[in-house]
Amino acid sequence: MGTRQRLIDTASELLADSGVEAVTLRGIAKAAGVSHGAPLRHFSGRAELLSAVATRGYAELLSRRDTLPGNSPRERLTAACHSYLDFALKNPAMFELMFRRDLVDAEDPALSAAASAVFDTFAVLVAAVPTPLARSGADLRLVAASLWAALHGLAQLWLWGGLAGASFAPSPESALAVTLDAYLG
Amino acid sequence: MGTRQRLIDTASELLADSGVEAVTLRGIAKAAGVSHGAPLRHFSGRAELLSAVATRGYAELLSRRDTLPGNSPRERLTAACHSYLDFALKNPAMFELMFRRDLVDAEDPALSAAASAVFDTFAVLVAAVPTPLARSGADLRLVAASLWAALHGLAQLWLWGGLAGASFAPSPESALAVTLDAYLG
DNA sequence: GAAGTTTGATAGACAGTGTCTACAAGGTGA
DNA sequence: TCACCTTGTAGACACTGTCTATCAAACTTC
Repeated sequence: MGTRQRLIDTASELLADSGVEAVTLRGIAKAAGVSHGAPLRHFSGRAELLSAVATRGYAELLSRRDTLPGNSPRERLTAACHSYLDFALKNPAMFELMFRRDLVDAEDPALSAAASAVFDTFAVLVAAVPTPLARSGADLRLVAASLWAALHGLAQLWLWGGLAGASFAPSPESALAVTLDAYLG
Repeated sequence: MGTRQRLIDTASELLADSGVEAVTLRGIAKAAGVSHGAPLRHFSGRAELLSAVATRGYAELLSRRDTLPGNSPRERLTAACHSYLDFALKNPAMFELMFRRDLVDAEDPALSAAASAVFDTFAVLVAAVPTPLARSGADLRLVAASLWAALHGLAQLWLWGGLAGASFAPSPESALAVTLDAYLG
């Protein structure tokens, strides 16, 4: 196996095991068994390596769309929403990395393509469902963006952890149910 | 003016002017005209200083709630949502800092109190509006959390910048309009 | 007023970070 | 054989946050 690929693999494991803070260029190199300068032979810098890792995250998110349960478009959309939230909660470090502009090179073609693909397939899913919003004539892409943002905010806010007050600690799924109620009627 | 306060002020300016990356302990000290070790006499570490800065952000967000235009509860709620989005888009660095667990001490009492206050007043605003969700018997705090998450995701996704595809670059306000439509009917 | 103590600020050090450069080893093709 | 390119190494540099020793000023207490 090539060193480049091993670096991406090692970084992914390090990310999942020890969080975003642990994904340091030197740490990855040591874990992969190479010198601290070796990664720069394969990547222009840290951002490029982490972009490759984040691209994997988007790819996995996308692959989940292929095995969505449910018969109706509406069921498939709700399944996709649950899948998104589930991914974020189970891979918090990867999810954080995917949306950290400072760690990742937003101009990276593979990365932005993977991110766009995630949004596009989500938009297709939304367009297939006759929501009240769609019936009232709203732009379907805008509805998709709005719903995705709602979903994304749910994941982000729950990972953030600040919502849990003393007498109010709802499950993310219950909040998602409310969100889906709002959009799907 | 005390050094402690000047450090917070300087950090706030540095944050607004040069972004989250520039808010380094040594940079703040230099900008404030003190030695690089001086901040540690007033804060236990970087996280504590940045927590004080972030607390200001929540305080400002809260103060905007006092001057909301609109007569009906519904108008006040939509104004609050626009205000939240507007704050995030105009103070991107502060907004980012406020939700970066790695830069801020989540256990800081003043910080968590300020954050809770923002959510609580938002929940009060939501509770005063007879949304379709409320009429269907959903938990009002849950509705507030869901709507806040939608709002938050909108801000985050727009600051992230990845939404703007080639043929699809909507304004955040248009997406907010769709979101409010979904929740308020 | 004098002595002791606390507070505020300073400079130096240390480990850790990303990145740059010089250098060495190994393969490839002329 | 010889030049060239790729891959990897080791060292350096400027940063970062944090720790420690030092020092001066202010405050407290007798």
